[in-house]
Amino acid sequence: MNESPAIAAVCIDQPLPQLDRLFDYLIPEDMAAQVKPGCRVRVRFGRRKVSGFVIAVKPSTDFTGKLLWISDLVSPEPVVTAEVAALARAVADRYAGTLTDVLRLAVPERRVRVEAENRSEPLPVAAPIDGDWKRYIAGEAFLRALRETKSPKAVWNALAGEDWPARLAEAAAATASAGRGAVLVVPDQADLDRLDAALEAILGPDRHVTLSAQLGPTKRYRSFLKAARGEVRIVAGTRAAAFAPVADLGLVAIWDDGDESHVDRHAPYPHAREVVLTRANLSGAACLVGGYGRTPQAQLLVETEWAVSMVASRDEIRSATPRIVPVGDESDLERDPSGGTARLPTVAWEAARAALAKHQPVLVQVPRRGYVPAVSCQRCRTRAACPNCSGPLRLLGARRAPVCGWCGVVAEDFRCAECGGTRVRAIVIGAERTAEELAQAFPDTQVVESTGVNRLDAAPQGAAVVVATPGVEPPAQGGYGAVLLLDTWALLTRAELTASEEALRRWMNAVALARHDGTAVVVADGGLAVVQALIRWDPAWFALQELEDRSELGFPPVMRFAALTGPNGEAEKLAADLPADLGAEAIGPIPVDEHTERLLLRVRRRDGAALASTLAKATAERAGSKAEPVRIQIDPREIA
DNA sequence: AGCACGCCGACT
DNA sequence: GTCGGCGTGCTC
Repeated sequence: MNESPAIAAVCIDQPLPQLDRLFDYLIPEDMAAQVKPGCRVRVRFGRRKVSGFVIAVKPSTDFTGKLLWISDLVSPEPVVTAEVAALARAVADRYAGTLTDVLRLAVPERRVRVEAENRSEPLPVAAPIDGDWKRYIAGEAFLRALRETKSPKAVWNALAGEDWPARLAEAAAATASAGRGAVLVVPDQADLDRLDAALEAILGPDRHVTLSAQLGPTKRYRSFLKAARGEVRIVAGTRAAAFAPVADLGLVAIWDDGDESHVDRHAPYPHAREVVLTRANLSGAACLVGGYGRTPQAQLLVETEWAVSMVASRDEIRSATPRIVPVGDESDLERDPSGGTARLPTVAWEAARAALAKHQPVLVQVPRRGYVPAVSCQRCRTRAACPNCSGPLRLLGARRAPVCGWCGVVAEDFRCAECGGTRVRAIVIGAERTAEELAQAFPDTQVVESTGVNRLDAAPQGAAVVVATPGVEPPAQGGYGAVLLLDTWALLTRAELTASEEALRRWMNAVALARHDGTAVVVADGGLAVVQALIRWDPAWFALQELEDRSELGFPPVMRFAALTGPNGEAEKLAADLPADLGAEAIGPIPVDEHTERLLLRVRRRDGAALASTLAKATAERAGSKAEPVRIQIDPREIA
């Protein structure tokens, strides 16, 4: 009895767009028992041997040529589940990228020894009490739905001071108690550490794993395999964890989807929020998009009734939110070039002093790290440039000569290129100088700094001042007595389309760390909508405004963009070949450098899929005919 | 990407 | 007559 061999459809580990399809191979008799969908194999491809993932096993092929045999079984471990394969394909399509590129993100590097480790049985997870979800309208109903294996979808705005890791852990526990799995995605390792602790506390030991690059390859693969083998049902991690191979998925959640860490840095640059939404759609899982703030993208989910808006009642918001006071920017750097305490308006000063008097820590958010990261000519205010390379000059300490931020040259004898002035004044004050000023203002108080390069995990206990840049504010035990948001103009005047939205997100993330009976002072015009949204703790209102503004202007997420970057003329050539019925509107091109330019394409949202697939096809054809490559980016960060 | 096949100029 | 240019085209 000579049964014909089964056929494996293999995704070849080659990133070329023209090879972005599956290739069929015969499965040798002696591998037949082990070659299963999701496992790694090596196959001959052209002249060379390459590795790949078996995406499907089937009895026959459509291929009319001569099939080759699989060369080797690398590992029988099924690391790409059918669900993840479909997800990766969808994400590749959405972003005009290749399956291989997305699988490289989804599946961590193999560690042979980890595969030999013992397996364990999944431990049961108890259904949680509703926790503090009852503070949100429909919060308890959401958790109940998870316990009943339904698939609710919500855009959740957390109250100030909310223990969001605990809430996410409760949602995961509710899902797992019903026998389904959960995937929780957070922006960075610090958030993941907090979520990890909350999961451990609420679920008990060994019910979950964390997944992030920071674990290192071995631990990462171990976590990944525990999920793939069904030893745990709950995975928490950073952006790549959105692809975690959790079986029988019941919930996908993402925290703080406005954080740009959620965007992968490798082609095709998928956003974890889009991965999570796609996954919920494909697998029928529940979905939770949570944060203190709200992105226009999340608001769109509410507007289209894909998700419900889950917020607390006004009463709950009032009692949870600290007093938030806007105060106009009184600081005048020119009037007081020595700095001193001129930057702290009286209200801010008093709020800080009151908190310290109660032995409560104070958080001061400043937009930039360093001492004085930007200076200008004292006389004519022209931005001070390096005499050597024209880079931006900055100050590294008190009474020290300006230093170039690019080439490091010390400008001992600064001379303004415009007016010949020899003195500089600060344009921006960094965290270091702010800490120095505050140490002078509060001589008996500990002043510490937390910045991207030197991050603090937790605020000191008791009376202390923490000066932090956005995104790295350490939580304080019991909350901060005061939160001061300084130099807000630097956030609000950024050129990006998302400047206001991003400012609100950063402010809310900082103010959320305050005690409910504390005070937050925002040094900004209280008449601005973005400041109003902060004071009222109403990011949904602001997100809706943003969404409407962007709709009028034809910006994302209502319109979908693609950025085409390539050698001069090539992007336009590619765009010219697009079918007219796509209705793609070209914007630009603008020069990137002497040889490169960048063209934006805009289509209606519902034509986004067609645009991506057309671009993918065009890219494949161009690569096939050895044309200069044009980089495609869907929803480029600077636009979206 | 590699590496084939494939049809036109100057060389043993 | 042959060696070799790199222009399309395929890789299960």
